[in-house]
Amino acid sequence: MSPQRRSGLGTNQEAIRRHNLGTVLRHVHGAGEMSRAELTSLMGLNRSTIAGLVGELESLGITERADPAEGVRQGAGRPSAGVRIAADGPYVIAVDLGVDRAVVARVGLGGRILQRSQAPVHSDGEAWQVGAAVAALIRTVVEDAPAASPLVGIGISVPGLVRRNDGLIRLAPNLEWHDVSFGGIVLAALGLDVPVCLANDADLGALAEHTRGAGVGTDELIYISGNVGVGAGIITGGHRLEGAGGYAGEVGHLRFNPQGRPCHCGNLGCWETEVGAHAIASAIACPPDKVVQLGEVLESFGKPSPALRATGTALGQGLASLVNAFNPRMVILGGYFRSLYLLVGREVDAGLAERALPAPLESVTLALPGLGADSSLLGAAEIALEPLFVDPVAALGTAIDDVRSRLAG
Amino acid sequence: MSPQRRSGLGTNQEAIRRHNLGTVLRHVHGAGEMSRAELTSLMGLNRSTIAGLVGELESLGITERADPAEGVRQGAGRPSAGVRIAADGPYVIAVDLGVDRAVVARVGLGGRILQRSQAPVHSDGEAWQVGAAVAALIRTVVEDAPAASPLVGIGISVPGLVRRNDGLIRLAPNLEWHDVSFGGIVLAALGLDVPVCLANDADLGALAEHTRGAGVGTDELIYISGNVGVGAGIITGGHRLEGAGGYAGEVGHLRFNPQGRPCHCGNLGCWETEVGAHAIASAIACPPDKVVQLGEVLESFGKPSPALRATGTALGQGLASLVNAFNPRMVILGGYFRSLYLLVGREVDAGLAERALPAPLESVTLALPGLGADSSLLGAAEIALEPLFVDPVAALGTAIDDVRSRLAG
DNA sequence: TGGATTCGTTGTCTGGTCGAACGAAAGGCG
DNA sequence: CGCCTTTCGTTCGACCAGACAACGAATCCA
Repeated sequence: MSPQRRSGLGTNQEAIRRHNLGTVLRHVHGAGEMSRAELTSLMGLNRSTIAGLVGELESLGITERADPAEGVRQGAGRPSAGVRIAADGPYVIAVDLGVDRAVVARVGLGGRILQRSQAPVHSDGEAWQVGAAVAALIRTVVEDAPAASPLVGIGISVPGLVRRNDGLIRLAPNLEWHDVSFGGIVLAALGLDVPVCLANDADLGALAEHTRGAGVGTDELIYISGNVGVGAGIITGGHRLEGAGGYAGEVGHLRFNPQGRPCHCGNLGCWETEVGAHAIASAIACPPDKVVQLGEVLESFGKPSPALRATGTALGQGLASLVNAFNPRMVILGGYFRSLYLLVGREVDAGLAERALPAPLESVTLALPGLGADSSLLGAAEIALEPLFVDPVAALGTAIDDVRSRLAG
Repeated sequence: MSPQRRSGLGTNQEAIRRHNLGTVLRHVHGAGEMSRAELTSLMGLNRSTIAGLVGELESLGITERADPAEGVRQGAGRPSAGVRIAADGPYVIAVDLGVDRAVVARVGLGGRILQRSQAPVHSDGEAWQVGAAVAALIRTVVEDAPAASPLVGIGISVPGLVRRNDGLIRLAPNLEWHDVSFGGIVLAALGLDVPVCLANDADLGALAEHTRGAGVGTDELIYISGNVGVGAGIITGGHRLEGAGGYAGEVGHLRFNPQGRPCHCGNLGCWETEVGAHAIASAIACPPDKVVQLGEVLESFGKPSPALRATGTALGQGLASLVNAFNPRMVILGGYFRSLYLLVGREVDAGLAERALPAPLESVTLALPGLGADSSLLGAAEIALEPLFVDPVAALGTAIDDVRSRLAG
């Protein structure tokens, strides 16, 4: 089992324990609650081994023992004890940085949003101002956390290009940021030192939909995020496709129509000039100040206009390129693409069928997000939780206990 | 170490042994020969553990002990014993099915081509005829194999869409094949039962270049194959990007110019209509019967014509879409793109720089294949060898000893 | 020629999982 | 209502893989 993803290293038995412990936790995290018997069959390990692993997770305060599931009796035999995420267990802070607002949530294992808060963000705000606002939201959200619960880390979803090495925001067009170290800014404003990780919002949307949304069990999927810009998050082999620098999935600037409109990137006829928010807004005569809420504008739309139908066709045709290139099993239409698909789904399907090759086309389905507008937020939580699944003991070692008193001091 | 790629399974200690044994072999396979000391530092295991693993590989007849490397003395201390691929070790059959010829080789661990043979293939040949021809080449190539050497499997590179589940050739446009079970055909013609695996030629080119070509150590790369059609093989996180059905990388039909020429896929202005073999052939007035050797035709080309320079620009502009979508560290120009790049590299670079986003552009380099025309062939060998790196003992268990006498009977 | 360094080899130890045995908790049935 | 069957939790010993320490071997260097 488990061919290495990190290349070439050998495996010793401490690594086994870490890996198995993390895998148990990953399963419980995915399902919310499950029985030990399910764990044994899922992981292919011995009953006694699972017992040991579960016992260690309980003694770490991560999970707690649950009574056998009352609802489902599935035959004879002694019912298996349940494993459940502990109420006072570790949690993370998830931040979804949007163009016009920031959402901050305290998220526990299992993907439960324990507390959330949000505030508007001025699109011409300096990074340090936004960082201060986010830090204030974090303080709010942490306020009612149980003192026993450790904070594992902070995950931040960014509408822009994020370098994978260090989390530097290389470019966030709609915030007009260049080379901003936003993670450091937030930590400084908090006066705290916890692991922070940043990633692109579409990448995180894909991750969250894969973990607990419409794409559970689908190891090859693409999440198309329609915010002001157009981006894609790609899951391949069950893992995020990040690319060399972390910029993979910038599909908004695929060449679509070289005789088309100018794009802010400097070229003509990028896909984004046809299906981006500004393009759609002008197609439906949406006032410029409402472009950031394009999804809601589209919701209140009655009958699609010809221009909107043409946009749907262009969306489908562009998706065809992605389907040909990536051959996903599922394409999830996030952001305002969700509303758009509800209006002109037929045109999208037709545009896709028109230009995709038969073989990849027959195995792909278009889907709507299963997490609504929270995809990126929950994805941010996922990357912050990730260390727990790699090595629960080490992750708890670097976690911070009693955050509230530290923030007060 | 080694977070699982196959999801969810637990790890027991038999798995450790298999994994470590396979990893040692993978390293030796990659380097050809290396010292035990290098293995210990690369894998992070103890000296004695490496000794045990190497000893097992030797007793399996896969590797043999080599004297300490004579050439390189790197300081004081007792020189470390070498580990080398055994001369009579296991081997595989690699098949590169081209549009006009088939190449068959016997390839040992370390990627050494031990014997090769090839024959022309008629482009209107039926699949069973081609299969019989390939089987005859295999018999030739196996003839001089040592009787002690086991045959591990057969890998076949196909210019078309191959389904990953079962290796069915869904479509090979230039052979005019639809839904051909070529693996079964070859096995039937041989009268042998060994593991066969088929994959797309561009995918295999990428794999081979990543393992032992221009892309060694580069875990994010794209190999663009210019045969008659245009395809891409993608390596991401050090692994092949296959997609849900195995069809990922069909970039020849990316939308390039919707006002362009008709493509055989039924659409207008696919990238392939600008940079495909037929497009280039008409740009340089190459006779139709020489299209399949377009690379060699381009080699003998003096000064690039304006039309050829425009093709170079189109190549670069299309690559920009790939760079934006995948953010690779390296793009390898295989097939006739190699010759094309030697002629109009400046235009390719300019087209790429024109349309790629700055962030992904700055981390990408264009490169020529390090394996010449053998990329796909060696990639076919790699996938056939792969079981040895997952579990050497099991792979040798299903291997066939003394193939020659079996083929005679 | 002797010391330092690095490596191979051997034996012992530690740690993780497996397997068998036993008791516990449920369902099914007469 | 009692008993059997089934499934699970728990405990204990066995097994196996890798780590570690000690020793000898091979090389370089002064």
